[in-house]
Amino acid sequence: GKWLNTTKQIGCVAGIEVGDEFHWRGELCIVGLHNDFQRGIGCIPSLDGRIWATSIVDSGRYDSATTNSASSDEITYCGEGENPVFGVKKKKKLKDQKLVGGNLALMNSMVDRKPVRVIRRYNHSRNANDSGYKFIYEGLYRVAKYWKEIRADSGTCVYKFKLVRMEDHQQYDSEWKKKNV
Amino acid sequence: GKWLNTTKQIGCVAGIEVGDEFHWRGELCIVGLHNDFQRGIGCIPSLDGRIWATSIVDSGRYDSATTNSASSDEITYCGEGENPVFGVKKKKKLKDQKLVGGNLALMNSMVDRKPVRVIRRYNHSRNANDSGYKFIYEGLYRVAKYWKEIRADSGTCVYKFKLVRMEDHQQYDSEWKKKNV
DNA sequence: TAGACGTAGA
DNA sequence: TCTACGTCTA
Repeated sequence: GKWLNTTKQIGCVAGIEVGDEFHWRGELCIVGLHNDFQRGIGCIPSLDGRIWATSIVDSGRYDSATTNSASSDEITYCGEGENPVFGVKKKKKLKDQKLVGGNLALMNSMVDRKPVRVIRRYNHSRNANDSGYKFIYEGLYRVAKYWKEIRADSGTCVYKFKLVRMEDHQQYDSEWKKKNV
Repeated sequence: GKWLNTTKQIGCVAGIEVGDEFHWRGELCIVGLHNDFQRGIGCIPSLDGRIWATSIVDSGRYDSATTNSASSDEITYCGEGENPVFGVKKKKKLKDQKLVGGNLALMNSMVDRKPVRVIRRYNHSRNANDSGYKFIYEGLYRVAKYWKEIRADSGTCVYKFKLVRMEDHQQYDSEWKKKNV
């Protein structure tokens, strides 16, 4: 039955470098970058029953303002649930996003200043003959802030999370792990 | 993007023996048993624009009478589309199945006496601690007949296909390939 | 049991 | 573009 062994951990993953490329979401699970096969926000429970985010995958399927941005130093990531892009396109009745699950986890990671791994999907649009895509590990980020937005098209609330790359993330991660083993 | 290389061929697959086990649908694609990642009926076009079936996967998600049968010598396989089991459970408005796509392919394979590979999913229900499952390659079959049924629960038509194991399938396949290379 | 930023083929 | 006997986590 279950053929995929997933791992949950906060911070750097041994053997994985910033810029490493993957071609299938399952690979992200196998190497330990992102524990969820399909969901955008990976989570891990804390000892006191709260929840933190381990990683996000920005596949561009939700409305993340920076999905097609050239720079990855700052990411504006849309919360999960009630997918506004598909929902509006398919004329579904959307509800407000809630601060639960992955969205709550990202907020907690901000409050507790936990690092979050960021993986972005890039489309090979530069080469017209290549309709494929790849996932690239962008490194460790901090959740700098979050806010609610009302979308003009759906009239519903979505959460947005601003993530900022940690320039010193390798060093930070090493020290963080020493403290938290 | 596309990470899975699928193969389409009728008949035996080199290196694969009856009874071989697999634990994930993608494996069936990779080894060449079943070209479709998700669909139950694998197809291949003929030179004159018709379509044949290469293989079926009986995962027990449709209503195949023999899904939980002990013997695999005869299979009664439910046609694809308008899934009656899920549809009725979710109270969806179902339509009649149509003789297109994989259903048409299975009919053509019957008319032209083409062999069809059969893969069945088995649940590990004997061991209460193991909630997993596996796919087992059952060998080559012939489509012996097909018919339409009206389901009592949905009131809609489904196609049923009776497949019978070819006892001489290894020999048959060898001879068939000589003729058809 | 339902839902999820999945994948591939028709 | 849409559907499909998927597959995992919550």
